[in-house]
Amino acid sequence: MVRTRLAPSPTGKVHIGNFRTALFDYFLARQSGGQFLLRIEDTDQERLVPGAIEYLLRMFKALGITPDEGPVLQEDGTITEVGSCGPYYQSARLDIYKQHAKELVEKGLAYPCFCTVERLDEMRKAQTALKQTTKYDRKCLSLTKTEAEERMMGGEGCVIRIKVPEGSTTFCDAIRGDITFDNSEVDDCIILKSDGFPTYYLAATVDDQLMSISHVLRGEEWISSTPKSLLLCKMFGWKAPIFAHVPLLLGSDKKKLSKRTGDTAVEEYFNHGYLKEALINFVGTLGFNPSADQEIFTIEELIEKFDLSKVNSAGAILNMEKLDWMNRHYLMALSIEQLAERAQGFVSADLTNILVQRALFVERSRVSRLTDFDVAIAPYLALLPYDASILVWKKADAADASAHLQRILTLLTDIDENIFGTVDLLEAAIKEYITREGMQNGNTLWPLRVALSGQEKSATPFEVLWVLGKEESLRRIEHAIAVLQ
RNA sequence: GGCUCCAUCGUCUAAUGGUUAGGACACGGGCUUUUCAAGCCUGUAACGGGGGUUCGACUCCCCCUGGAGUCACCA
Repeated sequence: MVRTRLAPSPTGKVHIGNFRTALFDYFLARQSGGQFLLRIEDTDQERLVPGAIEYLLRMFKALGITPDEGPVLQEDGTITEVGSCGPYYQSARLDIYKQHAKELVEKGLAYPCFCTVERLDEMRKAQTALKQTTKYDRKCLSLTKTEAEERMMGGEGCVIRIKVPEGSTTFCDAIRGDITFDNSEVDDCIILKSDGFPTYYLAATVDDQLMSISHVLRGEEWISSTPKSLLLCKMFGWKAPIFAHVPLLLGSDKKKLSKRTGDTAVEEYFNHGYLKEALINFVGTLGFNPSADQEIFTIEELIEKFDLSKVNSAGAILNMEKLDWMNRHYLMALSIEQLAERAQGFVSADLTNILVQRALFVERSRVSRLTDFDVAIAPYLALLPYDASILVWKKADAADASAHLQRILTLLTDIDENIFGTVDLLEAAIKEYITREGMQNGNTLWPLRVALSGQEKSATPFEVLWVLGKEESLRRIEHAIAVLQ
């Protein structure tokens, strides 16, 4: 049974790399009929950000990725928990961790440490100066049980460290294969802090076991801490989950994506007008490609085709131009109604207005992101001033432009209102007229288009007519004729 | 610096010993066309280097080089 989990710390934004890991978790769980759970790793009291959990849930909801277990955001804004392995907040599981830490101390596999942060700092400085590996020097390991108890009784704060055994630790990464660490490289890391909270190593290992997690997917930056998790599993006598370290998402400087080199939060991508479909397609195929010659995938296809063993092991730089291209693709696939819905929050014009909706629909092939629409549809909402000279087709003159506009004006004035219902009918009617009257496309269509759009570059005149409607179209053509005088 | 991971066009990637090294984004050219997009066709562009193994290496092994990650009472 596949059970995956996303275990973010609620410190604010949802990192794009976290989103990718979550996506892979989700694909893996869905394709096998397993579960994908969300667990909140809020064990660092100093880094907690109020509202971060609600925010995180909102982001995943916006992406359409819903966990099967864990905190759920209700319609009324409250957060409830679903699933039988709860609580899904680590801060609510403190007793569990303490109990486990105690178990290891009793077994002699972990020990209390009374060293101050100052001493530890100095120790590390000294080690660094001597070019040694920085790791705890085991000063407190020599404390007897009674000594330790006395100091604790005396109110001295202490942490619990694991006693890393001799030997080496090997695990088979589902993406990278066997990885071995010599235990001498592994630090006697802290598993329980002096404030009674566990560190990541203990909390995650215990929870993954208690929540029956089968696959642990996480970023590559966790590889070097994996021996700690493995050692802990061994100490508890547990079978370790399958680990898979997904490649890092890199900035343009080829370093771990940071705010300096690119947008790191999913929210930023939404704010920049990317559609969730594009985001899922783009991020979901970063480091993983199910097909040699296909780029566009629905989430269903990705779920079906996802294969952990085919995930790349090298980091990936975000190709933003490709994201734009994908976004354009998904924008083009939207119906006029869907487009109006998606444009909410990005366009200041009234989205219930048919003119606005049609303008969005027509302009969607000329924009990359939802944020581009405001500017793109402006010429439809109000005709901007333009120079009369641009109304003239390159092979003609002002008198010619004026004459052609006059004839089209006549045609459109008499034309049935219904023709304005579709672009195709408008095009057919006008082209038929041009042919019938022995006119030229360029001499007619160029001035018409400019008259309607007020621009040298724009959609076809038929599309603009469709957007503007008969009345406004006639008004703009009349205005153009006046301007040409 | 120690440890670990990684290495195909500028970027994302396909290839799992035998291909003219394929696709996509971007870029160039062309077609279409009333303009701009879109669309269609097309071009430039890659196996980091050196050793092996093999009849044969992008594919397997080793070394080098280069890049990255990590070395907290953060995750």
